[in-house]
Amino acid sequence: MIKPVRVRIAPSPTGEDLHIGNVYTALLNYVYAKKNNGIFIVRIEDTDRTRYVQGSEARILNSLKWFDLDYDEGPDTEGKYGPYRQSERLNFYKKYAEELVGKGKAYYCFCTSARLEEMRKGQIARKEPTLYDGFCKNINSKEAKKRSLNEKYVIRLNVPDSGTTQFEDVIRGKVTFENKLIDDQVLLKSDGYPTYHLAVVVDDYLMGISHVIRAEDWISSTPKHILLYHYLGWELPVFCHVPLIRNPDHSKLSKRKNPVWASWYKDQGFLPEAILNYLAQMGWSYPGDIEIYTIEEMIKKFDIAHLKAVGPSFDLKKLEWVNGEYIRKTENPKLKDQISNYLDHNYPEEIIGKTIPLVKERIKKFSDYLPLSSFFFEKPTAYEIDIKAWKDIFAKTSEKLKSVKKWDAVSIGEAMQQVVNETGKKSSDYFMAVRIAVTGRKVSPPLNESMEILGKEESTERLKLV
RNA sequence: GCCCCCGUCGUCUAGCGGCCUAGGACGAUACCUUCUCAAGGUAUAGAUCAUCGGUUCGAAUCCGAUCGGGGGUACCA
Repeated sequence: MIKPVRVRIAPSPTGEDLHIGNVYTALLNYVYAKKNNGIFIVRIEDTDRTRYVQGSEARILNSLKWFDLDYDEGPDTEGKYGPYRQSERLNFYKKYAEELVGKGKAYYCFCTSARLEEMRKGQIARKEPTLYDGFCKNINSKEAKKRSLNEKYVIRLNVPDSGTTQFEDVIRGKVTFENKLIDDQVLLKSDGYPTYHLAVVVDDYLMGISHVIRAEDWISSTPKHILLYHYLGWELPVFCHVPLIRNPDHSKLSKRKNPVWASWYKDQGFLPEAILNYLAQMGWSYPGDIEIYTIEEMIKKFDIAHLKAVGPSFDLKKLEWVNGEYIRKTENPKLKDQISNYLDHNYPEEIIGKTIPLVKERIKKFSDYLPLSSFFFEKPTAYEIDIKAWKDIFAKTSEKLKSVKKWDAVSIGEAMQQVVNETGKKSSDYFMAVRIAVTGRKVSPPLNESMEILGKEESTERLKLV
């Protein structure tokens, strides 16, 4: 009997929104689940009340939906393994922590933070590893129990002081740690909440998680988890530590050095599919030098064992390119809706629709739209170049344009070409001047087409405003 | 400091012992196209495969050391 594939992501509601690094692990988990007919779960790890951010969970869940990374089980779905919020599962952690104490695999600790700090200072001075010194380890269980009634305490993992603990990682192979260097990790905090280490193990077991696919910054704490599985007599899940996305300077991706919140990417007008496509290329590549592909195509070809173990750095430029590719292959009507939506429907949809063919190849993300196209909606308020000297020629142009019968790009172009011929102006100078008069800018969508959209009246009027 | 992971163009990657005088993509540069900017096309630069030692007839590919980078070292996750 093969164990059903059940994977999960475990975001913490401690930030503004879904972290882009989490989007990456979510993508990998999602694809792995789909590939293996598995279940994809979201579990909220909200055991740190001091870092808890109100509203964060809702934003995380919303962003996951925005990316279309649909989860089968989560805090807002039905599911027989719930609740999916750790703060609602406190009884489980307490139960297993006590079971561990009963087995002698964990113990009560009454040390104050002041003492721990003192202890660490000494260790650092002596260049020793900063591990708990076992001060409370040998208090006999009866006494410990008694003290726990009226003293603050934590429960610590009882790590053997010899031997090794190892695990098999799908990507990295065998990883070995010496037990004497593994800390007697706190499992249950003095406020009754578990630490991550106890909570993940208990929940992953209780939720039937088959594969733990998470970022590599967890490798160092994995041996503690392994010990916990052993002590509790539970079967190990498969571990797969995926690369950690880095800042351009190669440090762990952080908000100080790179945009990290999903909302930022959304605000910039990146497409969720494009972001996922970009992220998919981190540590993995689609066979055959193909760069643009859908998540369904990825699911077909993806093999997690082939993920590279190197931490890739985030390259906004390439993301923009991928996004531009997506924009270019979007059908015009759909693009119109997307942009209109992005602009909160504050601009006439009809005009947006007309501008699409002109801007489609000129924008990489939706936030590029307005800077390029605002002149369609309002007269230029400033000119990038002084064009006063062209006043007379503009008047001539304006007259010429008025006589254009069929107001389309071709006729507009012909009319203006006549002005060039009659005045003997250099055509590139002339068209640039007209462009400035009409759009206010040196860089704009094609002139004739733009004027066609603006209409005869508006176009000629702008020439006279200079 | 200690522990763990990692190391192919600036960046993302292909490569799984001979097909590699190392391929693709982004980015850069140049040209073509052109009323601007893009898009598109073409081309160029860019990696002695971190280094040094092995193994082998043969190594980017296997092994070791060194160096470099990253992560962890919390009653954070």
